[in-house]
Amino acid sequence: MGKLQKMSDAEREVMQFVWAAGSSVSSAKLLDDLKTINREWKPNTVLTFLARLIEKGILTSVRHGRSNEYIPLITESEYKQFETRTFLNSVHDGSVKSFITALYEGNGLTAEEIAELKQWFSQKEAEE
Amino acid sequence: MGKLQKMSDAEREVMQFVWAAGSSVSSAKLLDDLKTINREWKPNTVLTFLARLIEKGILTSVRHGRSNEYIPLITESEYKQFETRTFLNSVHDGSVKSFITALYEGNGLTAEEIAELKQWFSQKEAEE
DNA sequence: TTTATTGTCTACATGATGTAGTATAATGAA
DNA sequence: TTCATTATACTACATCATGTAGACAATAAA
Repeated sequence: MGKLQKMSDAEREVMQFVWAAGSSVSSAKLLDDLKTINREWKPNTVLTFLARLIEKGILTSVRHGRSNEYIPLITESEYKQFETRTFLNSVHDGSVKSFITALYEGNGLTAEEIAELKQWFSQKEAEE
Repeated sequence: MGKLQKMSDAEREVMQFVWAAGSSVSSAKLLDDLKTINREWKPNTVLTFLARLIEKGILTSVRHGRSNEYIPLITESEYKQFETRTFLNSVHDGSVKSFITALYEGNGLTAEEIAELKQWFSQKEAEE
């Protein structure tokens, strides 16, 4: 399937609909769903994105009659893990604390977020 | 100066040396410093990176005699904030908790890191 | 004023991305 | 069984980012 690769913005938009649709989607439904967010993509354009998602190890497809069924190879959560890890390594030398500190210093953390995270960490500690 | 833009990998490597050098660096010193990490860059190659860093709103330069002095327009910390915010918005819909959860679920958080972060949050709370 | 140095401009190949047309293959209708 | 339909696969192409650096210009030093 090839090594997992980062997806582009457009691919991400499409993939979000694939994930939202459940364990698999027909192209027909996907094309239809995509209409709801008026992205003026020609069907072929979307098909190209899907083909690239397959090359990138994120999707796979099975022929089902005259059309394709698209099936995610990884969950959205797994994908986010991948991107997050990659980002952390390249920008913060792998340090989560550096990440949090950067946000905090840039006033990127609201009081609510801090409270929420503090609670999250307390809970994790409790679980141990 | 143009809006702040993301730097490329090579630009980041160079920029790290600029930041490390203090409030400003001469090109001579920079070229010299860069030799220490055997990146086989021709001087002109590095000069191109510097020019692009200027276009991207990260650096500026003043002519000092026949050579240039390069001066960061933002600190490394400020730059990290920028990248971090951008990443968070594109991958985690701006949610720090989503970020932390992704790492945790992917076993990207060691026990030490959890402890460290928990402590960090407690301290922040205390400061309020 | 000539020369050596250092910077700016220009170039170019490669790869990613957004965009979609054209060819092909599979299927249902006649 | 043949043909029209139709969805997919293949191909194309412009634009932009990136790594790489040569050519030319400006300027300080001798």
